Amino acid sequence: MGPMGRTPPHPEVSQFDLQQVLEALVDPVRRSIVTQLGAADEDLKCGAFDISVTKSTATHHFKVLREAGLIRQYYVGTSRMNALRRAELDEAFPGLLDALTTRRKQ
Amino acid sequence: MGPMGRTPPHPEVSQFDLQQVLEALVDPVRRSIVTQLGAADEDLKCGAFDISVTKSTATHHFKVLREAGLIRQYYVGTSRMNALRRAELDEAFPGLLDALTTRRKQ
DNA sequence: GCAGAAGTACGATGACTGTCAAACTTTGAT
DNA sequence: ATCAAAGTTTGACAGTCATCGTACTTCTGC
Repeated sequence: MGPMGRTPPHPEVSQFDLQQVLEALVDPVRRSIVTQLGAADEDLKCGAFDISVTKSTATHHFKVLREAGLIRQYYVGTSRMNALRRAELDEAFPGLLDALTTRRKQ
Repeated sequence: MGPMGRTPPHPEVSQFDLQQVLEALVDPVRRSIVTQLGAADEDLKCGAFDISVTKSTATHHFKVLREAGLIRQYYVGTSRMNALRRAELDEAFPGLLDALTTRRKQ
């Protein structure tokens, strides 16, 4: 169990910060990640997302999402799995996730 | 009726863009403006807001908010009044404004 | 062991943007 | 007419950040 096996740090719900969450979600790539994760209804590995950036950039985006509390990350083999922290987000910011990931007309 | 009397351009609801709205609301000063406007329950002139930036910076923020469709601006004398476009925002992005302006625990 | 797969870490870079000061414009009051 | 009040406009500047390439690490399978 090397350093890569260690679970990266995740904030608790009580530490969620609206400013940080908004800064995470204002980026189109990151919002797309969250949307895809919400639609999938299952955990996804980093490589499973349809995003148009290089791997190193993707790593950066996942880190921002994790540190804001939007996703939970854990390893399975060489793959890093991503889980949407939906319940905790709804607790901290009721309605926010729905408002941002709901597909609306047009 | 000089050029200052002309109403500045406002987007229609059908033109509202989530990306633009989020970019407007991610700034703490602008989000504070929207929050204050929502709490006031009446239109406010630019100078009536409690913000810690110079007038020229404030002008910039109000412009960003107006172009995103968050506020409607009109002149009364030398004062520029600001109205929150709450109903139209709720129509375009249901729940978003509430999620961002509701005071939550902590 | 070795090669490949899956990410991560580390600069470097370019674009964007929030901020201000200074000069200007319009309006209302004296 | 003049003056002050309220914003606007126009650069300039500094800090932030999304992006990439390259090198590196960890794990799995052969």
